[in-house]
Amino acid sequence: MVMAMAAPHPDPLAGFPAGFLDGFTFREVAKGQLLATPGQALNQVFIVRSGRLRVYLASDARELSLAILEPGDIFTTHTPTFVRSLEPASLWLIGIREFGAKLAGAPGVAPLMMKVLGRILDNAVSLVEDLAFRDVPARLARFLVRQAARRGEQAAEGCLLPIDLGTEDIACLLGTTRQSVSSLINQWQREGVLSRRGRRALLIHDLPALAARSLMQG
Amino acid sequence: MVMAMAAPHPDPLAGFPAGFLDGFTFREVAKGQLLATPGQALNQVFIVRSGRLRVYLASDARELSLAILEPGDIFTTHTPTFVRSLEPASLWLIGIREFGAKLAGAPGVAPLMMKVLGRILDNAVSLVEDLAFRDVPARLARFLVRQAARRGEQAAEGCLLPIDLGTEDIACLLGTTRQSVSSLINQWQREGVLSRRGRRALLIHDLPALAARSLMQG
DNA sequence: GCCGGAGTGTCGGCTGGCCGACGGAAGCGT
DNA sequence: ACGCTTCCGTCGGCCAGCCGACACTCCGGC
Repeated sequence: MVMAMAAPHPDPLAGFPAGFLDGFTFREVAKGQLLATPGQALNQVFIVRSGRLRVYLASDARELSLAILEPGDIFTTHTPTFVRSLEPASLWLIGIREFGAKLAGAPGVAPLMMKVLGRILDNAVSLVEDLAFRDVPARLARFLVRQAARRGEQAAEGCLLPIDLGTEDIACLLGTTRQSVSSLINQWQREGVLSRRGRRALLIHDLPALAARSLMQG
Repeated sequence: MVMAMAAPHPDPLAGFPAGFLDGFTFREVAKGQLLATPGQALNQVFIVRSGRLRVYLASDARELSLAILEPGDIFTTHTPTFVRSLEPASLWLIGIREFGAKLAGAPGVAPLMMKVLGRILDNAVSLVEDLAFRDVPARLARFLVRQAARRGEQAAEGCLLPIDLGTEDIACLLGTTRQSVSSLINQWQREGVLSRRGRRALLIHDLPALAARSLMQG
């Protein structure tokens, strides 16, 4: 679900006309820095140059990630969400008003914007669907299946799949808890569906089984 | 949440330059007609001229309304949602590709698009927030408070608020069940927070109490 | 008036999954 | 090597809220 956010191109600026960034201000941020909060007055649009940013909601007790922005992604501070850097990052900023003007001046960018916003919207809708219709096992299974489709490498015994997030972070993406994720992974491990490969990777043996699980009660 | 979707302008076409609709095809639909389903090949953008359309997700067992489109709203069939007319309606259609071209040709519309998409996104985010962070009483309370702000009439003993939806429909908007909504309303009635006024209206006596309830565990 | 259907109120049982707690394992600085 | 911190696995208790069931009320048709 959320991973669909990743920029499809290795070059973050593919699609932008030359000189489009004139007038943007460049900014570098350290790891873990808060870039936007709900209800802030400042309305800006930004384009990610490097690093990953987490877009999330928070209540007193819990947090829920909506998306992870990667290089090339466009977003705005004018949303009721928090945005925080997961790692050192750099980005281009501009006022939302000026951005509108630039957009008018560079017609080719408008469809690109629509694509990006559409993708983010799809993402949010997908999250709603998950939260409303699917139980935790189905959500986790779907997450793994999508990860496998995006980042998995076909290996001899199955699909090798790097996981660069901790248990807690995954739980946060899926709107559940660390404990639930942990026990599910280990249950599936016992059932032979998958197994760990070191600290930061999984080996999926039975992708179809996962896919089936992800479709249940959906 | 969902009600924030209503078009702000009485004139559905405010903001569109003259002649922008050239190239759109006009279409009228009867009540209850299905306009879009998930996964359909046809990618179109449409602008609502008259009538209300419901945007919703569905699983085998349940449905969940995402938004209600009103005249002036723009949407696309290229989403994993169903779109169905609540009443006789009319709209302008165009292929998504051609829409992109028109957008490039009419620079003033791009910011408008961004606004509309942004509003829909806010809406979806708001729903996610509800589902993830708030319990059913808080969701219902928030719904009533927002309804009161939008449609309520100040009366002697409180705020008189027409409800043109059945219990089932409200449950559907909030992602819960008929029974839960029913018992909550009656509990609050016993507590003197509100009371029924005929079949299709509520009289809110203690709006602040509801507002407080809507903020709990949020 | 009588009947049937749709919408509503209420109850009890059942369960997914959150929460707190705690022990073990892996990384990391010194 | 050593502690220290952070992350991971597991268990049991607990509760919100879904589900099925059923009675009641309202309303329109005939």
